[in-house]
Amino acid sequence: MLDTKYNHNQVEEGKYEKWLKNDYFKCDENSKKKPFSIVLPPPNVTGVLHLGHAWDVTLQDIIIRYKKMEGYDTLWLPGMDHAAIATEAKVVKRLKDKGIDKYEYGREKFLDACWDWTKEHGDIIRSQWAKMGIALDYTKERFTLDEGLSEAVRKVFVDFYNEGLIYRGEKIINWDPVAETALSNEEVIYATEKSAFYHLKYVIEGTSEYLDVATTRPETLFGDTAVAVNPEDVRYKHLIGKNVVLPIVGRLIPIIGDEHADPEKATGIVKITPAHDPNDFEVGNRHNLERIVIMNDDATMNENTGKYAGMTRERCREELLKDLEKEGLLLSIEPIEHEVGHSERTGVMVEPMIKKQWFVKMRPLADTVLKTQKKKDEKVNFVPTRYEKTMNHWMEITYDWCISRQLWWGHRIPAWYKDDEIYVGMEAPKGEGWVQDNDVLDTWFSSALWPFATLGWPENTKLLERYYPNSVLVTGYDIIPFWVNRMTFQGEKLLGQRPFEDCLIHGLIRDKQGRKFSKSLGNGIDPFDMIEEYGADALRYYLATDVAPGTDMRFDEDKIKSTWNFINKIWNASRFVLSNIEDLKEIELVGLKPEDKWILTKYEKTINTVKKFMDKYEFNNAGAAIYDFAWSYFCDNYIEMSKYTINTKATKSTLCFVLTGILKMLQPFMPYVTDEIYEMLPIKDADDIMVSSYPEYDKKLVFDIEEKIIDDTVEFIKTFRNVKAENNMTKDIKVMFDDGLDNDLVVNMLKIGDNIVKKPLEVTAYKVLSNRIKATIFFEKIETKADQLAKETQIKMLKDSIARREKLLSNENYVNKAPKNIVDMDRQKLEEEKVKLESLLK
RNA sequence: GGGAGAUUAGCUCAGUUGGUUAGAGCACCUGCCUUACAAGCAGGGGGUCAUAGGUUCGAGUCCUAUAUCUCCCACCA
Repeated sequence: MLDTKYNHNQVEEGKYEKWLKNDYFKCDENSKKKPFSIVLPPPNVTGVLHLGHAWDVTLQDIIIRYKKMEGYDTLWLPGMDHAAIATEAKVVKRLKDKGIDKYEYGREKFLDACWDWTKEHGDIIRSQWAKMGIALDYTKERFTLDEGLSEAVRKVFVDFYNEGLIYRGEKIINWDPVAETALSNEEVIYATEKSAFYHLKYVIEGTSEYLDVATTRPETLFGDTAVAVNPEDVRYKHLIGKNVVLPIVGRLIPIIGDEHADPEKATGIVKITPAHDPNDFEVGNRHNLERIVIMNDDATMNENTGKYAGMTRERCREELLKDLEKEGLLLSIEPIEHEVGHSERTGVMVEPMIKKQWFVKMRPLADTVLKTQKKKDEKVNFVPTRYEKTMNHWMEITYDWCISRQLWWGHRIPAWYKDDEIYVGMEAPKGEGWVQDNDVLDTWFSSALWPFATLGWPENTKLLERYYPNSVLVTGYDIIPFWVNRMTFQGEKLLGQRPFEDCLIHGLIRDKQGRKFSKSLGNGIDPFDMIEEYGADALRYYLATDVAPGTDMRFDEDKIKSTWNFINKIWNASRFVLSNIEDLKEIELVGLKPEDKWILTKYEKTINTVKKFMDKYEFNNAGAAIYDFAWSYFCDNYIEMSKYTINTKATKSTLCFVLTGILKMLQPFMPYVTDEIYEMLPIKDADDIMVSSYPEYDKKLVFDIEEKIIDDTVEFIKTFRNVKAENNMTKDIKVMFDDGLDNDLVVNMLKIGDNIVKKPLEVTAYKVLSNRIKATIFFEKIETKADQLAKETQIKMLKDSIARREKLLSNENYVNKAPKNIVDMDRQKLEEEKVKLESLLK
């Protein structure tokens, strides 16, 4: 017999091992069933899984389990990401804590340390997946740095290079001076900071006149090789061609005319530092300006800055401003707030620097996506659809992707150099003296290939044939630019098809106050603590149903607690059912009473609703529909009703049938508890619930008339109880059914068997009505003023409502234009209200 | 500067292509240990759907402004 309380620890014990042992998670590429595939967004091996991962995998698991029950051959392919810069930063720190320097340690040993790290964290992550109960096909697990993926990466690099889609060039890139590597734009986080425009005095050569040049970064003036004004700017255009004296340095630099200078902005004069600013770099190209690099890779000032050499950029600014002021070259300081870029990983302010890096030429790739997105049957369908705009916008404004990283952990760039020669190929070139590029590729370069490289691409494998495009990808909106967009253009470029048909986007999890979870705030929640306390089922159901797709979630432990209560409710309802159907040999839905037909009808309709929502990934709505049906209809009403007919085969069958259906609909959300209860059912259609089939709508079990009758009965019961409660009637009431209809169900449910009288009594206080059951409650209590008031309020509301409906129905526009069923409903309601009013006025 | 979103009960959130008197969970009030469940049962109170206009027979839902907040993108002199 089941415990009276749901014990999640006991229920979850050993289940995952059972599912694995039975191979329930494996796909079958030889199956005749229709394929359905998801690739798991590979978590970084950097660390452990957090609530965001828990949410992400729960949604996917629900989809997989649902589709499996719906009869698909499902593949959910797991894997992890080597996370180049993130992991390298962690390993560098770990070594540093042991007093080991990465460069002294050497590339080979450092990579060994990274592999050790990967192994450790990989094991942790796998154990966490197990705790979440997710149906991953481990036989297909991949790693972004494994041999197959590495080969795919090299092939893409080589092919793109040969096609001109990958090139090496000098550009201004975002430089992380702590990690000492280039970053892509996506890896730069902008934050508003208090800063200032420093107005500097650039004296015009041979005169005492000067230009007021505003800058937020005075320390870059060492790299200035021109000052630009707009050629149309009447204030300054006559100065074009003259020189100014670079403050402190004393070097002469030209005043040039360039449209980059915006007369509307600041003073309309811009200092040009081609080696340290992307705009200035372009201006420099147009005017053949010298590029002077003024910083070292760690963002200290270099030998081109004279006495400031060796200072940090911050220190240099301080000292320089002092000196400028001393020499009267600092005109003013104007405080402003502006956006400053920081490295996503190290948090340090990025330094735009000129560097030789590898780039992917984006325009043609992005254009393909934009074109495909216009075709209904070929595009990636975002859920919610608004995220389509996010991708399209990115594709429209995209620019070349800097893919080289000055790191060791990652896919080493397959390019070799000898003197001025470059060789790009799958293998090292033959011959002496070739040196391979030291850098590795951006981690997203490999994860962009995830939907197909994991299936065997570039080989034309059976897996690839069967499971590409993936059916759906599930990820957070914060990853769209990094990953979703890149998978899309790579999939379309390399395989000629979208990587996935649907893309289900979820939001971010925040704390109860709406703040992001962060280490510094100390507001982190470990999902596995929640599992410990409430069970994986409770956590999963909560995460899947709390918010509508695509929106952020505020984490609320009370809601998990409330979900636990729901599971406990299911548990106890099951206890009741199981204890009453032990002798049931087969489900036979014949000889049904109206209440049996009623719950079957509600059940069938629930199946339709739930499936509709499941198919649209609206798990919040699907969950609510099951919850409402299970708790309100099944537990609160039907189980209570069933107690009076529990000995009939019809009721036993109905209880078993409907409970089984509830469990099945809940299985994707809460696989553990549903598995446990399903095991105990006397009649089953499969070995385990996760391999059973999903409930299907059966029109033969929909009984419209009985549904209406019992709906009315339930309403009557509710009204009766209400009147009874409001009037503090606990006993000594007399009840008479006007038309003499002694309804067993009503009598039983209300426990009024001893209170029924056959003939009218003298004092009539309230009349409770429903469409089919008419009854009068008689009781001794004298009507109070409050009662009278309540009655008057009710009469007034009825009168108002009747007036409103009569007006509506006399409006020809309404009657003609509104749908017929709406109008009919109003007519019907009107009649009912009139009857009700009449009885109250008696 | 460009773009996207949000604003509904004390709190966290639902609300399908416009259509009964706008819903749920938690919290709150009242009464119940009724043999599945007191982590429960029965009943109840609580919202001029951010504001102002507009379209419509009918607007939480569509349109236009305004306010507040959030996020993303952007070369932020």
